[in-house]
This record gives sequence, structure tokens and C-alpha cells, in this order.
Amino acid sequence: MGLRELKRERTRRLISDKAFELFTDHGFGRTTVEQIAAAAEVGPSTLYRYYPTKETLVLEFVEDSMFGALNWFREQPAELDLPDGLQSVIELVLDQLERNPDRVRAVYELAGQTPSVGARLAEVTWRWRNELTVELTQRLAGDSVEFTAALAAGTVMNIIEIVVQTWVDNPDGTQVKDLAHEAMGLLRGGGIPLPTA
Amino acid sequence: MGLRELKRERTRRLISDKAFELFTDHGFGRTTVEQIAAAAEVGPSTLYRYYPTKETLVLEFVEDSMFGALNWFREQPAELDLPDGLQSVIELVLDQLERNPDRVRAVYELAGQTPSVGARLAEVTWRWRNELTVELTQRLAGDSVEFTAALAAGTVMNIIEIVVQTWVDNPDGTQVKDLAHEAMGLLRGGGIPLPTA
DNA sequence: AAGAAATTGGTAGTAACTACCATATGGCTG
DNA sequence: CAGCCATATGGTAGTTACTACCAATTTCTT
Repeated sequence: MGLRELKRERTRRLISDKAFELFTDHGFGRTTVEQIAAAAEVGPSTLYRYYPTKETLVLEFVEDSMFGALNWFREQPAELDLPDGLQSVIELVLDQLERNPDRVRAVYELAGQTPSVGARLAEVTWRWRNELTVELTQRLAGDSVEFTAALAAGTVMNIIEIVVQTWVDNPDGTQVKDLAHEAMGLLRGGGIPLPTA
Repeated sequence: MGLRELKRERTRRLISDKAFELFTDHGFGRTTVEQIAAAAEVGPSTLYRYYPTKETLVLEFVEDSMFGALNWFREQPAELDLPDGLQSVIELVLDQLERNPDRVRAVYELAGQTPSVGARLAEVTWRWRNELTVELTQRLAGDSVEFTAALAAGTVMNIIEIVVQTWVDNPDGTQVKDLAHEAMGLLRGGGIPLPTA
């Protein structure tokens, strides 16, 4: 890796870290982009080149965690057993998020307090689910492939969201992996009240 | 209803309609709030009192449709059969949306083209699912109530989103109610590849 | 009819974001 | 090593969404 890319990574991380510091200390709305740029010792112009909106500053880590797992899934061979693959996707996402619990909690905190951040977070998971649907559609065969893929992708997303939500709400609660297994068990067990067909 | 409320409804609708006209003609990003206000013959200041953000102008109808159904559900007696109730919620939302198909299609068009609109739309459905989860939690008893409620609410939301998505993508396709039944049938039939527990 | 309450429109200001340009820095070739 | 090219940076000027506030008007109440 050349010096150029190295520097890019460095400043990117620097900006992101300083932004989080300011956001958690003074709140998202009370922190201006200029303040972040000043704290990171770059011009506002440079900051905007790395992060096109203020919200992306908050969501980068979560987005990377989710789409990293999705990209792994995309690279799997076509013969991959889908139930196994989907389970792996869930575990991969959760593993990635668990690498930085404080950051995840801060993200959800900010998303709860600031509507624009909440909206962007919702949009990220929505887009993630859509792209998983596309990938699943290509791996499925038979009738109603579109619907089947979309329902499967939606279910996977539900599990992840529920587990993460529960996890960030109770610090030091059950392990995330156990939570995920509980959710999957409930779904398979059929104890969920579904609308009558 | 007094004259005051009547006028309020009128201007609200007028603003919303003019906004949609401009959005569909020239695009969301190329329409300014001032232009909308001028078209509706109100001051920008007044417009902001009705619609706090430009995006709410787009999403009002969808939001009302979804939360109308949710409020109906909240008013049902505690003994309500949940599967039946959830099916009714789905049908109610779809009924409401079907009252203005052009508007729904325009909303999804704008949401696809404009990130901030897409984000707000995702946030609306996300919040809707959360509130349905709360309501379901109160109506459930037993172990893992939180998880059960969240999974049920998530599934209901998935069905609605999939049906609406399919509906807006193919004009003059299958009836929405048939699409909903197809989705529910698939779910009950167990043909969906779920992650291994 | 008169006062209270709510609606309106206007003004001034903040801050996110865009387009553009000059400068500086890292990477490669003779 | 010198010079050239591509890229990264920082600054300037401008647009626009949105907020806070105030004066004037309209509707409701008694």
C-alpha cells in the first residue's frame, strides 16, 4: 500500500474519531461540520470529500459491518446451502459489530435522539435487505422466487435488528450469539403469531 | 367542525398537492420550498408550520395510511385473536394505500431517486414496526415475549413492504390482496429458507 | 362588540452542502 | 535526481433548508 492510501486511511479515521468525540460530548445537532473539521485539522472542503453528509460520519462503522458480511455472502459458491449461509451472514454481522460495542451503542443512541440519523440508519438496513434479496433471488429456483427471496432476506434482517436492539438496550446482558440462536429457535419453533393466510 | 379547522385542512391539502405537482414535474431536488409556498399562495413560514421538513411533504399520505391501521389495531379488545388481527392490519394498510395508487407510486419513485426521501420512508416503516412491537408485547404472555412480538411485527412489516414494492413495480399486475395472501401462504407453508437455528 | 386565542407572513440568521479554483503533495519516468 | 502527472487539499462564493421571533390578521368565545 502506497503512502497516499495510508494517509487517506489515517485522515479518514481521524475525522471519524473526532466527530464521534464531539457528537457524544455535545450532541449531533450541536456539533457543526466546521468544528469537526477544525478538530481533525482539515478544511471543511476535505471533510466533505470523505463524508458527503454529516450522518455518514455516524453510520460508517455499522454500514461497513453489514455490507462486509453481505460481500462475503456474495463470494460464496452457488452450491452453498442457503440456511447455513444465512446463519453465517447473521453471525458475521454480529461479529463485526461486536468488535466495537461502544461505537455501536453510540450509533444507536444518536439514531434515537436525532431523526435524520435514525432515518439514515433505517435506510442503510433497508438497502442491505434489498441487496440481500437480489443475491438470494439469483441463488433460488422455483415458483415465487422473488417473494421467497424477499421474505428470507427480511427475516434475516429482522433477526439482526432485534438482536442488536436487545443487545444495545441491555449492556452486559446475554451474549449476542445466544440472542441470535434464541430468535432463530423461536422462528423455527413456530411460536410466532403470524397473520392468517 | 369549525371554520378554523376547515381552512387548516384546505391549506394543508393545497400545499401537499402543489408540492407533488412540482416534485413530479421537476424532481424533488430541483424544487425549492419557496417555490412550493408560492404555488400554494402561502408564506414559507406558514408552509413550515404544516410540514416541518420537505420530506414530510412527500411521505404524509403513506405515513397516515400505515399509522391509521396501527391505531385501529390499538383500539381492538384485548381478547382479539392475534393472527386475525395482524391479517386485518395488513389489509387495512393496503386498503388505505390503494385509495391513491398514483400517489403511492410517486412516493416510491421519489424515494428511489432521492436519498433523503428514501431514508425518511425507511424511518417511517421502521418506527411503525417498533410501535406495532410495543402493542403486541402488551397483548402477549409467556416466555420471550419481547422477541416474539418483535419477530411478529417484523414479519408483518415485511409482508406489507414486499407487497407494496411488487405492486408499485408492476402497474396492472396482480391485485394487492392476492399478493398479500401469496406472501402469507409462503410463510405458513415453510418454503422460506431460514437460517439454521 | 370586545377580548382571547390561534393563524399568518415577514425578517434575520444559522449551517449543511455544492461548484469551482489555486496550491501543494505523492508517485512515476527519463 | 529532476521533472512531470495525478491526486489530495484548502479556500471562496453561493444556494437552500430550516429556526427564532415579531407584527398583523383572522377566527372563536362570551
